[in-house]
Amino acid sequence: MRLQNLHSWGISIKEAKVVQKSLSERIVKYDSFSEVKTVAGLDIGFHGDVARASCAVFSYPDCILIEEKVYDGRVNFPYIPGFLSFREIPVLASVLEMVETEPDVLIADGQGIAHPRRLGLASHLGVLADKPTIGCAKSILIGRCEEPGNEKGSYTYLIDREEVIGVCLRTRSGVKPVYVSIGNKISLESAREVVLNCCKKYRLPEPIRWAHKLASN
DNA sequence: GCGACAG
DNA sequence: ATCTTGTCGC
Repeated sequence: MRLQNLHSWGISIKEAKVVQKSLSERIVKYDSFSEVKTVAGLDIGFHGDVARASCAVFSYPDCILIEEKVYDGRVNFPYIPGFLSFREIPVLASVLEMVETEPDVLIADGQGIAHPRRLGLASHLGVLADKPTIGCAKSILIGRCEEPGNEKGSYTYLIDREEVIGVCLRTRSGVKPVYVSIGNKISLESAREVVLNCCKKYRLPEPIRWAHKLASN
Protein backbone atom coordinates (compact mmCIF):
# COMPACT_ATOMS: atom_id res chain seq x y z
CA MET A 1 0.00 0.00 0.00
CA ARG A 2 1.04 3.55 -0.62
CA LEU A 3 1.24 5.35 2.69
CA GLN A 4 1.05 8.68 0.92
CA ASN A 5 -2.37 8.19 -0.63
CA LEU A 6 -4.50 6.82 2.18
CA HIS A 7 -7.00 9.67 2.11
CA SER A 8 -10.63 9.84 1.05
CA TRP A 9 -9.81 12.39 -1.58
CA GLY A 10 -7.32 9.94 -2.95
CA ILE A 11 -4.60 12.49 -3.12
CA SER A 12 -1.23 13.11 -1.54
CA ILE A 13 -0.17 16.25 0.25
CA LYS A 14 1.78 17.22 -2.79
CA GLU A 15 -1.29 16.92 -4.99
CA ALA A 16 -3.45 18.67 -2.40
CA LYS A 17 -1.17 21.68 -2.64
CA VAL A 18 -1.71 21.82 -6.39
CA VAL A 19 -5.48 21.68 -5.83
CA GLN A 20 -5.29 24.51 -3.30
CA LYS A 21 -3.28 26.78 -5.55
CA SER A 22 -5.63 26.10 -8.42
CA LEU A 23 -8.87 26.65 -6.49
CA SER A 24 -7.52 29.76 -4.79
CA GLU A 25 -7.48 31.48 -8.17
CA ARG A 26 -11.25 31.17 -8.30
CA ILE A 27 -11.89 33.11 -5.11
CA VAL A 28 -13.98 36.26 -5.52
CA LYS A 29 -12.78 38.88 -3.05
CA TYR A 30 -15.63 41.38 -3.35
CA ASP A 31 -19.29 41.30 -2.33
CA SER A 32 -21.19 39.06 -4.68
CA PHE A 33 -24.63 39.03 -3.07
CA SER A 34 -27.57 41.39 -2.82
CA GLU A 35 -28.47 41.38 0.84
CA VAL A 36 -27.60 39.29 3.89
CA LYS A 37 -30.76 38.01 5.54
CA THR A 38 -29.54 34.65 6.75
CA VAL A 39 -26.19 33.44 8.03
CA ALA A 40 -25.20 29.85 8.67
CA GLY A 41 -22.55 28.64 11.09
CA LEU A 42 -20.71 25.39 10.41
CA ASP A 43 -18.68 23.20 12.72
CA ILE A 44 -17.58 19.65 13.46
CA GLY A 45 -17.21 17.75 16.70
CA PHE A 46 -15.52 14.40 17.18
CA HIS A 47 -17.03 11.59 19.24
CA GLY A 48 -14.61 8.74 19.06
CA ASP A 49 -14.88 7.48 15.50
CA VAL A 50 -17.78 9.62 14.39
CA ALA A 51 -17.47 13.17 13.19
CA ARG A 52 -20.63 15.19 13.77
CA ALA A 53 -20.99 18.03 11.29
CA SER A 54 -23.48 20.75 12.13
CA CYS A 55 -25.12 23.73 10.49
CA ALA A 56 -27.07 26.43 12.30
CA VAL A 57 -28.94 28.98 10.21
CA PHE A 58 -29.69 32.34 11.81
CA SER A 59 -31.59 35.42 10.66
CA TYR A 60 -29.37 38.47 10.15
CA PRO A 61 -28.73 40.82 11.78
CA ASP A 62 -31.21 39.82 14.51
CA CYS A 63 -29.53 36.47 14.94
CA ILE A 64 -32.53 34.29 15.68
CA LEU A 65 -32.20 30.57 15.08
CA ILE A 66 -34.10 29.49 11.97
CA GLU A 67 -32.87 25.97 11.33
CA GLU A 68 -30.39 23.44 12.66
CA LYS A 69 -29.06 20.21 11.18
CA VAL A 70 -26.44 17.62 12.13
CA TYR A 71 -24.84 14.83 10.14
CA ASP A 72 -22.81 11.97 11.58
CA GLY A 73 -20.11 10.59 9.38
CA ARG A 74 -16.47 9.67 9.35
CA VAL A 75 -13.34 11.46 8.29
CA ASN A 76 -10.38 9.65 6.84
CA PHE A 77 -8.01 12.51 6.16
CA PRO A 78 -5.77 13.37 9.14
CA TYR A 79 -5.51 16.81 10.65
CA ILE A 80 -2.52 18.48 9.07
CA PRO A 81 -2.08 22.24 9.54
CA GLY A 82 -2.76 23.79 6.16
CA PHE A 83 -4.98 20.93 4.97
CA LEU A 84 -7.92 21.08 7.36
CA SER A 85 -10.43 21.41 4.53
CA PHE A 86 -9.62 18.00 3.10
CA ARG A 87 -10.58 16.53 6.47
CA GLU A 88 -13.73 18.53 7.13
CA ILE A 89 -15.33 19.35 3.78
CA PRO A 90 -16.76 15.87 3.07
CA VAL A 91 -18.97 15.82 6.19
CA LEU A 92 -19.74 19.54 5.98
CA ALA A 93 -20.96 19.05 2.42
CA SER A 94 -23.27 16.29 3.66
CA VAL A 95 -24.85 18.39 6.37
CA LEU A 96 -25.27 21.28 3.93
CA GLU A 97 -27.33 19.05 1.67
CA MET A 98 -29.79 18.57 4.53
CA VAL A 99 -30.37 22.27 5.08
CA GLU A 100 -33.64 23.54 3.68
CA THR A 101 -33.18 27.26 4.30
CA GLU A 102 -30.77 28.66 1.71
CA PRO A 103 -28.21 30.70 3.72
CA ASP A 104 -26.94 33.94 2.17
CA VAL A 105 -23.56 33.60 3.86
CA LEU A 106 -21.69 30.72 5.49
CA ILE A 107 -19.29 31.17 8.40
CA ALA A 108 -16.75 28.41 8.89
CA ASP A 109 -14.75 27.68 12.01
CA GLY A 110 -11.31 28.23 10.49
CA GLN A 111 -9.40 30.38 8.00
CA GLY A 112 -10.50 31.74 4.63
CA ILE A 113 -7.62 33.12 2.55
CA ALA A 114 -5.47 33.56 5.65
CA HIS A 115 -3.68 30.43 4.55
CA PRO A 116 -0.22 29.54 3.12
CA ARG A 117 -1.70 28.99 -0.33
CA ARG A 118 -4.71 31.24 0.24
CA LEU A 119 -7.26 28.44 0.44
CA GLY A 120 -8.28 27.73 4.01
CA LEU A 121 -11.44 25.78 4.93
CA ALA A 122 -13.84 28.69 4.36
CA SER A 123 -12.40 29.49 0.95
CA HIS A 124 -12.25 25.88 -0.18
CA LEU A 125 -15.88 25.42 0.86
CA GLY A 126 -16.90 28.69 -0.72
CA VAL A 127 -15.38 27.89 -4.08
CA LEU A 128 -16.87 24.39 -4.22
CA ALA A 129 -20.31 25.62 -3.15
CA ASP A 130 -20.00 28.83 -5.16
CA LYS A 131 -21.37 30.79 -2.21
CA PRO A 132 -20.30 33.72 -0.01
CA THR A 133 -18.24 32.37 2.90
CA ILE A 134 -16.31 33.84 5.82
CA GLY A 135 -13.44 32.34 7.77
CA CYS A 136 -13.65 32.96 11.52
CA ALA A 137 -10.77 31.34 13.42
CA LYS A 138 -9.87 31.36 17.10
CA SER A 139 -6.15 31.40 16.39
CA ILE A 140 -3.68 32.21 13.62
CA LEU A 141 -2.45 29.71 11.05
CA ILE A 142 -0.21 32.14 9.21
CA GLY A 143 0.47 35.87 9.30
CA ARG A 144 1.19 38.53 11.89
CA CYS A 145 -0.74 41.42 13.35
CA GLU A 146 -0.70 44.09 16.02
CA GLU A 147 -2.88 43.78 19.11
CA PRO A 148 -6.19 45.58 18.43
CA GLY A 149 -7.75 48.10 20.84
CA ASN A 150 -9.54 46.78 23.88
CA GLU A 151 -13.05 47.80 22.84
CA LYS A 152 -15.49 45.64 20.92
CA GLY A 153 -15.20 46.33 17.22
CA SER A 154 -11.59 47.45 17.10
CA TYR A 155 -9.32 45.54 14.75
CA THR A 156 -5.93 45.36 13.08
CA TYR A 157 -4.86 43.75 9.83
CA LEU A 158 -3.45 40.26 9.61
CA ILE A 159 -0.52 40.37 7.21
CA ASP A 160 1.57 37.78 5.41
CA ARG A 161 4.22 38.54 2.78
CA GLU A 162 3.31 42.23 2.66
CA GLU A 163 -0.28 41.20 1.92
CA VAL A 164 -3.44 41.81 3.96
CA ILE A 165 -4.99 38.38 4.42
CA GLY A 166 -7.52 39.14 7.16
CA VAL A 167 -8.27 41.05 10.34
CA CYS A 168 -7.70 40.44 14.01
CA LEU A 169 -11.09 41.47 15.41
CA ARG A 170 -12.09 42.21 18.98
CA THR A 171 -15.62 40.83 19.11
CA ARG A 172 -16.08 41.55 22.79
CA SER A 173 -14.37 44.12 25.04
CA GLY A 174 -11.47 42.80 27.01
CA VAL A 175 -11.63 39.36 25.43
CA LYS A 176 -9.16 37.57 23.17
CA PRO A 177 -9.81 38.52 19.51
CA VAL A 178 -10.75 36.26 16.60
CA TYR A 179 -9.28 36.16 13.10
CA VAL A 180 -11.60 36.93 10.22
CA SER A 181 -10.73 36.44 6.57
CA ILE A 182 -12.41 36.35 3.17
CA GLY A 183 -13.76 32.94 2.30
CA ASN A 184 -15.35 33.62 -1.07
CA LYS A 185 -17.67 36.14 -2.74
CA ILE A 186 -17.35 38.72 0.05
CA SER A 187 -15.03 41.63 0.85
CA LEU A 188 -12.93 41.72 3.99
CA GLU A 189 -14.91 44.76 5.18
CA SER A 190 -18.24 42.96 4.83
CA ALA A 191 -16.85 39.79 6.38
CA ARG A 192 -15.71 41.75 9.41
CA GLU A 193 -19.07 43.52 9.65
CA VAL A 194 -21.10 40.32 9.43
CA VAL A 195 -19.02 38.55 12.07
CA LEU A 196 -19.18 41.53 14.41
CA ASN A 197 -22.94 41.87 14.03
CA CYS A 198 -23.32 38.19 14.82
CA CYS A 199 -21.43 38.59 18.09
CA LYS A 200 -24.08 39.51 20.62
CA LYS A 201 -22.93 38.50 24.06
CA TYR A 202 -19.95 36.24 23.49
CA ARG A 203 -16.60 36.15 21.72
CA LEU A 204 -17.74 33.92 18.90
CA PRO A 205 -20.54 34.75 16.45
CA GLU A 206 -23.89 33.16 17.40
CA PRO A 207 -24.10 30.87 14.34
CA ILE A 208 -20.70 29.39 15.19
CA ARG A 209 -21.51 29.06 18.87
CA TRP A 210 -24.73 27.25 18.12
CA ALA A 211 -23.14 25.01 15.52
CA HIS A 212 -20.44 24.20 18.06
CA LYS A 213 -23.07 23.10 20.57
CA LEU A 214 -24.87 20.97 18.01
CA ALA A 215 -21.65 19.26 16.99
CA SER A 216 -20.54 18.45 20.52
CA ASN A 217 -23.86 17.25 21.97
C1' DG B 1 18.09 21.96 9.71
C1' DC B 2 14.73 24.43 13.20
C1' DG B 3 10.48 26.19 14.66
C1' DA B 4 5.38 27.18 13.65
C1' DC B 5 1.28 25.02 12.95
C1' DA B 6 -6.81 26.59 11.67
C1' DG B 7 -9.59 22.20 14.06
C1' DA C 1 -10.47 18.58 18.03
C1' DT C 2 -10.36 16.14 22.91
C1' DC C 3 -9.15 14.79 27.99
C1' DT C 4 -11.39 17.88 32.59
C1' DT C 5 -12.69 21.09 38.39
C1' DG C 6 -11.92 24.54 40.46
C1' DT C 7 -10.68 29.10 40.44
C1' DC C 8 -9.41 33.98 39.40
C1' DG C 9 -11.45 38.40 38.00
C1' DC C 10 -14.91 41.87 36.46
